[in-house]
Amino acid sequence: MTEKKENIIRVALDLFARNGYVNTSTSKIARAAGVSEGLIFRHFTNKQGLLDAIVDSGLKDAASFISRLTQIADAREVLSVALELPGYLVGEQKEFWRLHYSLKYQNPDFEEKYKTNDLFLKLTTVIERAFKELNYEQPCQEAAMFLLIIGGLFSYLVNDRSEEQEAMVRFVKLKYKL
Amino acid sequence: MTEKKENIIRVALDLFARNGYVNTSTSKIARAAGVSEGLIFRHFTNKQGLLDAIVDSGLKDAASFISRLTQIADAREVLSVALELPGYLVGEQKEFWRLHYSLKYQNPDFEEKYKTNDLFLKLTTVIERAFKELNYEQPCQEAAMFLLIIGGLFSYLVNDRSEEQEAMVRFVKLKYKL
DNA sequence: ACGATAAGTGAGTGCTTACTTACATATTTT
DNA sequence: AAAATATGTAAGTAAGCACTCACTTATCGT
Repeated sequence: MTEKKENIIRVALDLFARNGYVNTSTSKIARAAGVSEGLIFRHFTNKQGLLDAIVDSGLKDAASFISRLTQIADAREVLSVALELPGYLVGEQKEFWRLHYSLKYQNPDFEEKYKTNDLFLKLTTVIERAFKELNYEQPCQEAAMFLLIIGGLFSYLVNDRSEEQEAMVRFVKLKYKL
Repeated sequence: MTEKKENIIRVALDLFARNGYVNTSTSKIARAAGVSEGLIFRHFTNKQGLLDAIVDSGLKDAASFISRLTQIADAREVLSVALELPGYLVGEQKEFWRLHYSLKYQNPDFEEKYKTNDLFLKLTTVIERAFKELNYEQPCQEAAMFLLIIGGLFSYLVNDRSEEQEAMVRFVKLKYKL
């Protein structure tokens, strides 16, 4: 990967996340990245191709974190680490997760296209298993609620409310005795 | 309000919600509404003015529901009705709430512009008061978590997962003994 | 050293965009 | 009934859009 190609990806992610995919023209990206507009199309075929490259790489990180989750034996530890998921992922690539939300509500078939549901399903399974192991009465519903909270932590972080996120993580750990 | 003006608003909300604000051109709106493109600008000055008209009217409904919440005396009843908020609002105007999310993550200063935070703050206050009245140990944190769940209910509904929303409402009412 | 391929440029291309303008027709006011 | 105002249209306009093309320069395997 050449320096200019990396530049394009970095700048495009930044602009897409800040102003939205549709609002960001290829000419703006080229100008901000210090390259000719044609180079974007040489490397990524079209604007959608550039987006795909960005999204695919961002989702890889999330997938690897979730994979690590499945290897944890202790149920309480699973839940505890799952709570850290938003802080970890958004901390590493905040722009990407902001972009993720903006795409989700802009493109009707975003989820199918990038198969984010597969990821989410894997996370669901591992959390349900943990609640079953801890002998909760309605483990699946408990898991769904826990996932709702994790989703909320994501939205805290994406909207620059990290103190609230930290406080919530502490509170939830207390509540679930993690 | 003339019939054609109402048509424009209805069609624009639908297209904005489905395809996003930026992706929806004034010419598409005019065609779908069966009016000349110029009429949009006669009535709403510019495209942003049309969006403002739509958002302002949608937020009014939310505001009036939240106002009703503040007049409920019983704390458990407050929480119970608050849980119905997403179902009620999204049921009445699903397109609007989908649009709301798409704008939130597309426009950096969406919240300031439409003052949605005022609404959210009012809801926060009334829920905190309820948890205080019920003598929870950390009423503010409890309220924040409760609001996180309500936010999750919104996203269930906006993404066509109403069975999960209903199940979650039942589960949460049980958990909080409402 | 050379031929091939990859990286990079800049000036186009046709099309769509938000918006304007000049004009016509209802509706309301006086 | 006349004047004023609100509602509506069709045909523009300039600017911006994603993308192409002809071309140059750098990199690299043989």
